Amino acid sequence: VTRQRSSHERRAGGERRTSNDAHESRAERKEHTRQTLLTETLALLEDRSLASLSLREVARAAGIVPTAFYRHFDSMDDLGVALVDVSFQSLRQAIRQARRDPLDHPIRGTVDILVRAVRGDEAAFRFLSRERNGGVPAVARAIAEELRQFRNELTIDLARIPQLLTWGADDLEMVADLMVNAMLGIVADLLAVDPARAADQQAIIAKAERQLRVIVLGMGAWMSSSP
Amino acid sequence: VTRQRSSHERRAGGERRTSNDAHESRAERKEHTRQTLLTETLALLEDRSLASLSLREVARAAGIVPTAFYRHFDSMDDLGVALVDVSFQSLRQAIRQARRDPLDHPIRGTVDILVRAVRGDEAAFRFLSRERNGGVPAVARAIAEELRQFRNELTIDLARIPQLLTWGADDLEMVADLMVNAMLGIVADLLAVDPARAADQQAIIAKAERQLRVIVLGMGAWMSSSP
DNA sequence: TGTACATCAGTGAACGCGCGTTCACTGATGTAC
DNA sequence: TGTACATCAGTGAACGCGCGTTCACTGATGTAC
Repeated sequence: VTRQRSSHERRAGGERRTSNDAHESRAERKEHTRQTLLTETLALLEDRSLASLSLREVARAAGIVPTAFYRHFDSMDDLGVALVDVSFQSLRQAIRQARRDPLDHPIRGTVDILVRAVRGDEAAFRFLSRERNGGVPAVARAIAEELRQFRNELTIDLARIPQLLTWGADDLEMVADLMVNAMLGIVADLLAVDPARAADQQAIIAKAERQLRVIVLGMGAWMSSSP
Repeated sequence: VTRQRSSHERRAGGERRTSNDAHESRAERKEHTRQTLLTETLALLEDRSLASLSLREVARAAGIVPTAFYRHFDSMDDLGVALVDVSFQSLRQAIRQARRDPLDHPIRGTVDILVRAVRGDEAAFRFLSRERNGGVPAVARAIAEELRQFRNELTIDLARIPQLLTWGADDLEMVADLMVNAMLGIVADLLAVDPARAADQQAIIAKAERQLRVIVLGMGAWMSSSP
């Protein structure tokens, strides 16, 4: 009988991380496995939906035994909700950054942020747009909540624009909603195109900027057309 | 041993349809079962995704044995694609009707068509918005194709508007795309609200009309701002 | 019109498989003294 | 500092279940003559 490797040697990630195992505390290793679960799940979701992914597949990809999954998440739904938070992080940060020092060219800058965020983590955005109306209610709810917050912040940003100071909250929200829907369409377009085909991506960016411009122009005309 | 019911008596739909069995040809009965499969699948998809639905569940709901499923569809993917066609039918008809005799109030009329279509078959629209970016590639492709066609027709309609005769195809498509994205958002809103709460639905309709109005006003401003 | 044969929608047994979850466990890490 | 005990991330066997698909079949309907 050959000696079995200890649970320590076998744990999540396997060979790659063996070198620095000695420096990690138990809590750090647990967090490490949690991150592996999240990352590997996102990779598996590249072209499939969460509902079609099994707990065993996820555990296998993360290099742990199925039962160890429960040390980190109550269920696949629970993991999905955690994944929503992770997936929104880069976009949230980019937006927070933009709010700190405002953009020189609001439209071009906004589209630029979106494109960078999507290209920076395509798997995350693919996951989000797939699960937004997808079959796992808890996940869809979590995404809806993030989008609601995003729209609210955009509403506040709009409210600060000098020309819009007289607008009611209702109208501001209506326009913010329209802009968010336009951006969701842009994200879907970006994910559908081959990033290597620069011309195609450029066409999407150009369209996105023109669409936002139509909305902004519409806002101007709206003001002069209503009391 | 009790006498087994004949396959005829047992077939899809069961008791409900026994009365007129004698009048149906074999082909009619097959078509009947096919329709039952489509209808029952749509019902099962009310709050789940296609990827999480099993062939056996569908067969059970339609009142046939799993193996008989293959008499009608090659696979669940195949059924999904057929379901896309069925689900778009009512909207396509409403639009064709509107194109025959143009609307008095284009914006209000368009929103009205959308609301009626959605309320007329909520299950179908729920299915479409869930599977649009969902996990079954063949189905997502079929929906994308229908939306592409819808957008193309809208582009043609826009091209016929006197004030837009000088516009390039590119700009027309850009605006059509923006409008379609706005409408997709409206559909999602309609599906999320309780239809019994008339005030909530009315708020969505009002928002939808204002959003389309912003776009139309933006188009006007766009014309006067570019050569 | 009757008869013999072909068609084919639906049946039901059987298969091997991956699933989620339970359970008692191991052994390295962490802590109290 | 050493020792005894507690903690707990990960293990692996086992379970019952529903799955997609195969296969040979049945018997009513349809067709050729």
